[in-house]
Amino acid sequence: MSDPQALLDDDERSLLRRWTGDWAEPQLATLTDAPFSDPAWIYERKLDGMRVVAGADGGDPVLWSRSHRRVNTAYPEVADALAEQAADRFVVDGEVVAFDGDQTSFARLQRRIHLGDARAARNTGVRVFYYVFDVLAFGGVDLRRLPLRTRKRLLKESFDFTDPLRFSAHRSGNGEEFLAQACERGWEGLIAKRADRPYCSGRSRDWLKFKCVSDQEFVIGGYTEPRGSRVGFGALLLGYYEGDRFRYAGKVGTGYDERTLRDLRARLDRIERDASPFHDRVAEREAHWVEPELVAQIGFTEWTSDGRLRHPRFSGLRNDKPAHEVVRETPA
DNA sequence: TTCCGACAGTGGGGTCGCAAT
DNA sequence: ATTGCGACCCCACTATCGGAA
Repeated sequence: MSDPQALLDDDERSLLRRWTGDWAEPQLATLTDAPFSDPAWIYERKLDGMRVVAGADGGDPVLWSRSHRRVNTAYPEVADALAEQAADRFVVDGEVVAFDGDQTSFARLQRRIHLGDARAARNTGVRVFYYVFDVLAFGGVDLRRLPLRTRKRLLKESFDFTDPLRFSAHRSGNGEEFLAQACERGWEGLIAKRADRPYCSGRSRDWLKFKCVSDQEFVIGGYTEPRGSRVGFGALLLGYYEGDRFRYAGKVGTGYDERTLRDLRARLDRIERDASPFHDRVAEREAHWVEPELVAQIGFTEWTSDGRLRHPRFSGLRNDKPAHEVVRETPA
């Protein structure tokens, strides 16, 4: 695609502008818990990696992080693959990911996410891929006003997708069925995008996130003090039983409104005790310990390799389950 | 009027790099 | 050698406010 205009009709051509600048703030998706199916939307895999906008303006490609940091040294093979493309003036948007088996693994990606030395990054043994899902500019032309479906078509036709560069596949319409399959395959979730919309930086409802969430009960074994303007407490320290051992599962510090913070703190004060109830050492400098008897429902995305909850949030207290029956539902 | 997007502020796990212990 | 801290990545959520619907 040396000339994107050749593939467009007159209406689409009228949306083109000249590209200025080298970077664009990425478009973000809004989390929703009500997945739907709609032929006006397309659905793609939500990848658990690092968001990267990559561009070139006749010279070496530059990879930008969301905080507008240049991250070429962390992913030199991605920069190389982009440099080898026929085109040398473009801006694309996508996600850099690493795999653990057939699952994308943020934990593995983290081993090279901050590396400032390209050779060190290559030597980590962590292979990365750049899943490209949008094209914002090509040949000096700003494509952002084109409908998403058209941009996808241009993207697919204008780049050579060989590893580590991959075209992020999408489906039209049946979002609910796709989500069920996604969760079954252990994916993080889906991104739903309105197929007829332009690229628009920042968060909006043109892009939505459907996440495969886990949740289970945990026993509260302590809490931390609030900081700043926070009231009640900072975070709850959570645990579960493994036989007679009360194992530590990490902290949860979000999901409460002010009233819940105050009410819960009052209840915790009544069952405070001196010693930690946890079998594991909890590296918390100023923790308060409580009798492990209150049970909380916690949503989270996954267990980390250290046995902690990732992205935890409090969704309420439960009084229908005895604390001693709370066990880890997903085995380590 | 209600709703939505943007912003600030609080909290999480994990990694790296650096300084203090 | 270990520990603590901040800066980054990934994030969830509450509270507030102003403007759009």
